[in-house]
Amino acid sequence: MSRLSAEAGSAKRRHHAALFAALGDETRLSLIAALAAGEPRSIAQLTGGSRMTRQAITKHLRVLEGAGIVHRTQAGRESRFGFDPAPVNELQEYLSRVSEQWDQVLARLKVLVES
Amino acid sequence: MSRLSAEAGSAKRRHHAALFAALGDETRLSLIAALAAGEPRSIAQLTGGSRMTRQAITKHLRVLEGAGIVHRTQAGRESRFGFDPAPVNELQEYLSRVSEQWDQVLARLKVLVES
DNA sequence: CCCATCAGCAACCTTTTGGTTGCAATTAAA
DNA sequence: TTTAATTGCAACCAAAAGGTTGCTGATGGG
Repeated sequence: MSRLSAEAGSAKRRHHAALFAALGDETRLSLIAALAAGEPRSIAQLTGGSRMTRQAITKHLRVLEGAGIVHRTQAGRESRFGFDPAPVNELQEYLSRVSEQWDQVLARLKVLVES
Repeated sequence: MSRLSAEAGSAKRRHHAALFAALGDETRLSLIAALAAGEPRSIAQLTGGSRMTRQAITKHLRVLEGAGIVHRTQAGRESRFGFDPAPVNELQEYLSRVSEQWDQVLARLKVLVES
C-alpha cells in the first residue's frame, strides 16, 4: 500500500473512531432514539424527562452535531435538532465489512481444517 | 411501558453505549482490524508497527476484552488475543434498527405530505 | 545455568469528558 | 411594556481516559 492511501486509511479510521465515540454515551443514545423517532425537537423538549441540566444536554447535542448525526435549525428563539441518518449508515457498513472480513477468515480456516 | 422493562431498556442502552465507546478509539479500531483479519496475536506482535508502548496497547486490549470484542488465551509466556464477532454484530443490528425507525418516520411523513 | 523475551503491576502525568452553576441576550406572550 | 421562556457563553470541577516510565516475575532458548 502506498503512503498516501495508508494515510487515507488512517484518516478514515480516525473518522470512524470519532463517530463511534459520539455514540459511546448513554445520554446521547437516548437523544438519538428520541430524534430518530420523529420530528425535530428543541433543547427544552429534549431536556424534559431527563434528570440532567439543559446545558449538559446542549453539550451532548453539540457532540452529535459535530459528528453529523444531528443538525440544528434555528426557529425563533429556539433551536431545533433533527436526526441525520448518514453517519449511522456509514458505521453500519463499516461494521458489516469487519464481519465479512471475519467470515472470510473462518472460511479459510475451514478449508485448511478439511484438507 | 412498565418500570421493569424501562429499566431493561436503559440497561441495554448502557450496554450499547459501552460497546460503542470501546470502538471509539483509532488505536483500538486498528487492533480490531488486525485481529479480525487473521489468527490470534500476542501483545508483542500487536505492538510491533505501532509508535505506542506495549503497555498502551495492553490497556487498549483490556478495554476490548472488557467489551467482549476480543478474548485472551494464555500460551506459555505470551497471551494471545483473538477476535470475537458477537458484539460487533449486536451493534450492527442496533444501528440497523435505528435506520429502520427513521425510514418509518420518513414514510409516515411522505403519506402526510401526499394526502 | 544464563540471558533475552513476553508480560503484568503500580505510580504518575496530562488531556478530555461529563456535568454543574451563574449570568447575559434574545424572543414570545400577557 | 413587563415578564416568562429559550438559549448561549464562560468558568469551574471531578472523574475518566490515554499514555509513559520503572520495576518485577515467568518462560523459553542457547
